[in-house]
Amino acid sequence: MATLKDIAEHAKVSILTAYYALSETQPVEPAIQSQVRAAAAAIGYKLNVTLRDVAALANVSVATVSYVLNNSAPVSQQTSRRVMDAVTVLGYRPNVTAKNLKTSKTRMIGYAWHPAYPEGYFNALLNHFIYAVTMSAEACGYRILTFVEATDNRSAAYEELIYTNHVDGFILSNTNSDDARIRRLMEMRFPFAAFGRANDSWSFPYVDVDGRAGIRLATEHLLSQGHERIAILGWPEGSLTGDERLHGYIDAMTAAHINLRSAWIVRTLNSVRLAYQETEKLIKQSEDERPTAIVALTDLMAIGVMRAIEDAGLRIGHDIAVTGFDDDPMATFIRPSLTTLRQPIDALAGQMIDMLMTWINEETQPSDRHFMFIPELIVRESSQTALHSS
Amino acid sequence: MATLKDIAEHAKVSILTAYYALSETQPVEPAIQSQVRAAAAAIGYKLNVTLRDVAALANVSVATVSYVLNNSAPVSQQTSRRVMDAVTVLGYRPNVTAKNLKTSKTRMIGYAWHPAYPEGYFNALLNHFIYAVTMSAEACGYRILTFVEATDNRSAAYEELIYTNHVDGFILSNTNSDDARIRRLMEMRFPFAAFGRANDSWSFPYVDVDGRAGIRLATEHLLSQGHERIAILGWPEGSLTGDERLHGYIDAMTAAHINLRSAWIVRTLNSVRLAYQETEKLIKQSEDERPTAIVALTDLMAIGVMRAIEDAGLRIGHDIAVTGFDDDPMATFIRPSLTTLRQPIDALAGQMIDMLMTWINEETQPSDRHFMFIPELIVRESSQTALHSS
DNA sequence: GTGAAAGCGCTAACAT
DNA sequence: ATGTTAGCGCTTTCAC
Repeated sequence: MATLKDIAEHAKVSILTAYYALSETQPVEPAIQSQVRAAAAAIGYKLNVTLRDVAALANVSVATVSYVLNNSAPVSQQTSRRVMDAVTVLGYRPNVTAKNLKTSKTRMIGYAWHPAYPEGYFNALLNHFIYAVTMSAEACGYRILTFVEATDNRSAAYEELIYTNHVDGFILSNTNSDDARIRRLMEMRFPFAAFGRANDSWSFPYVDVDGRAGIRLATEHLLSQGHERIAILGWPEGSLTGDERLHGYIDAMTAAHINLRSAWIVRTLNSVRLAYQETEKLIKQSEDERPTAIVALTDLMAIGVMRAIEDAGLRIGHDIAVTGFDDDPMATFIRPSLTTLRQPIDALAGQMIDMLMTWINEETQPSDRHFMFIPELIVRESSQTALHSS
Repeated sequence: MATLKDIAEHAKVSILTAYYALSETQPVEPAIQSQVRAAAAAIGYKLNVTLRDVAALANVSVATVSYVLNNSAPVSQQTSRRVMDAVTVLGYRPNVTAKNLKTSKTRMIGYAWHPAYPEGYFNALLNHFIYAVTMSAEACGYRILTFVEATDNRSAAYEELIYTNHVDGFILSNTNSDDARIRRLMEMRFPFAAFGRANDSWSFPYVDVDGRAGIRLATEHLLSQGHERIAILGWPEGSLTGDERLHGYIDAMTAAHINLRSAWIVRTLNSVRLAYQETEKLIKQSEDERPTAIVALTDLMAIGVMRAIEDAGLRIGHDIAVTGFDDDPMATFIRPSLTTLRQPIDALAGQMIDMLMTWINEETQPSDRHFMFIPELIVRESSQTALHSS
C-alpha cells in the first residue's frame, strides 16, 4: 500500500496538504483537493494513517516514532515534540492488531457468561461484577472479551480462545471443586484469576467472599433476636460455596449450644420455586413445631421462602424471620425488605485484575494470591420485628 | 523465528518426531527427546505451530494450506487431505491476530456497558440481552468486546475502538433522540445495529419494542377491568422510549373517551425511590379522588409504586391496580406478582446480529433495517382483582 | 492446482 | 539519539 508521502509526491504537495485534502479535517483549495484526490485514486490509495506517515511528516524514522509512543528508548526532547505534533496533526492511532501480532499479546481478557439457568434465573450480582471487572481492566489498558461457556465441556471455549491467540488471560466466576476450567488453565500455565475457590490443593489466584463467616453472621443475628428454631435452605452437597455457607450456620448454632435438626437443614437448588416448595414443607407444622427463622443461601431463594410464608398466612419477620445472601438490589425494595449479606464486588474485582496483571506481566503467579472478603450483614425488615411468642 | 522443520533438521529427526518431542502429545524415545530439546534450546525455539509447519509437514506451500483452511481456492482432494491431516496431527490453530492484520478485520463486535445508575439500578433485561447477543454473534464466528461508555462523551470510546482497529461493528442499546453515538457512527459509516430508535430522519439498522403499543395494551387491560381513573408514571420529557410509551397510554384513554388529567400524567426518573415518592403524592387524596390504577413505565418503577400503595395501607390490585414493563424475572416472584409487558429479547438480539453481519459483510446497510417487536402483556395479580367500588 | 513472494502495521535488535 | 531492517503469521496476487 502506498503511503501519504507517495500521494503527496505524486500530487506535488506537502504531506500535510495531502492529508488535509483526503481527510477534510482542514479546508484545502478545491484545485489542490481534486489534484490530491486524483493522485490517490490513481494509486488506489485509501487514507489510513500509519506509523510511516507520522515518521515521514516528523522527518524521523518509524523506529523513533515507536520509541516516542511507547517510551521504549530515550528520544531527545525536540524530536519527541516533532513526533507528537505529527501524531496530533494526523490524528494517528496505532493499529493494535499489528502491535499484538508483533508482541504476541492481545491486551484482552476473556470472561464467560454462564449458560442461562432455568426458571428465570438472574443474578444482578454478576452484572455488577462484570461491570466492575471491565472498569478495572480498562484502567490497565485491557479489554474484556465475553463468550459463552459450553454446558458439556466447560473448558473447551477457553482452550480455543488461547490457541487462537484471542486473549492474554481469563477471569473466572462460579468456580467449584474439581473445576475443569481451572484444572486445564493450570496445566497450560495460562494466566487467570478466579472469583471463588476450587480444590485446596490447587494454588491459583482467587478472591472469595467468606460465605461461612457471612452465614454465621446472619445466623448469629437471628440468635441474638431470640430465635432458636432456625432452619436453613442450602444447596445440594458437592457445591463448595454451598457447603461453606452451610457450615457458617452450623458454626453459629453449635457455638450457641443448639442441637442441629437434620429436618431443618434442607438442600435444594438455587431457585425461587424450589425454595418455595421446601419452605411449604418446613412450615406446615404447628406453630410450636415449625422454625421461627429461615436462613436462605441466596436472595433468590429468600424470595421463594418469603412467598411461601405469606401464602401460608404467616407474617415475615413476625412469625418467621428470613435472611438472604448477595444484597441483590431488589432486596431493598421488596416488601418486607430483606436482611442479607453484601459482597464487596468492586474491591474484589479490582483485586482480581491486579493479580491477573501481575501474572500476565511477570509471567508468574502473584505471590499474594488468596484474598478473602468478609460480607457485610445488612439488617432489614425481614428479620427485624421482635419475636412473636414461642 | 525458527520453524519446526529447522529444529527437525538440526536434530536430524522428522518434523513429526520433533513435534512429538516438544509437545509431549506422543511418547518419544528419551534419547531423541533430549536431542530435539537440545536443538530447540540451541536455536531458542519455543513450540508454536504455524502455517509454515503445517505446510512443511504436508509438503505443500503455505498458500495451499491457507487455501484449504479458508476454502479460498480450489485444491485437489488428496492435497486437501494431506493438509487436514497435518493440521490435526500438529493441533494447528490459526493465529487470529495475524489473520486480522492481513484482512483488516477483527471479527469482534463492541458492546458498551452503560455507566452504573444511582440508587441500585439494575436491569436483568440487559443481562439477558447481552447474553443473547453473544450467542447469536458466536454463531456467526464473531465475539463480543465489552467496554465502558464515558458519561460525558458517549461516543469517545466508540471512536477509539474504531481507530485502533479493535472491532468490526457495534451493538448499541439505550438509544435516544440525537444519540451522539449513532450520529458519529453514521458519519463514519461504521457498521452497527441498535436496540432502540433515534431520530426518524436517521436511517440505520435497529430493532425496537413498540412501547406505545405495549403501554396501550396495558392501559386497555386496565380499562377492561373497569378502571377509568388511571394514572401513569412516565419519564421526563425528551426520552424517546419514555415519550413513546406515554403515548400508548394517551392512545388508550382517548379511544375510551376518557379525559386526560394532567396531574395523573407524572414524569420522573426510572428509580424505585422516585416512583415511590410520586405515588405517595398521587394517592394521598380521598378514595373517590385518587386513581384506581397506575401504569408504570418499568417494572422497577412499578416496585416503587407497589411499596407506596402498601405503605399507605391500601391493597394492590384491590384498591389500586399496577402494571409494569420489561417482565423482569422478579415480576413473577414479588407479592403480589406484577402484570407487565415482556420483550422478545432472543428474537430481537438475533435480528440485530443478522443486520450487523449484513452491513459488515456487504459493506452496505441491510435493506430491511427497521424491525419492530410487539411486547406481550403478561397479566398477573397486581392488576387482576376485580375493582373494589368507586 | 500449486507455489513464490509481497506485504498488513508494528516492534526491537542491531548499527551508527 | 536515531535509523535500518528483519520479521510477527497470515492472505492473496500473480506466475507456472
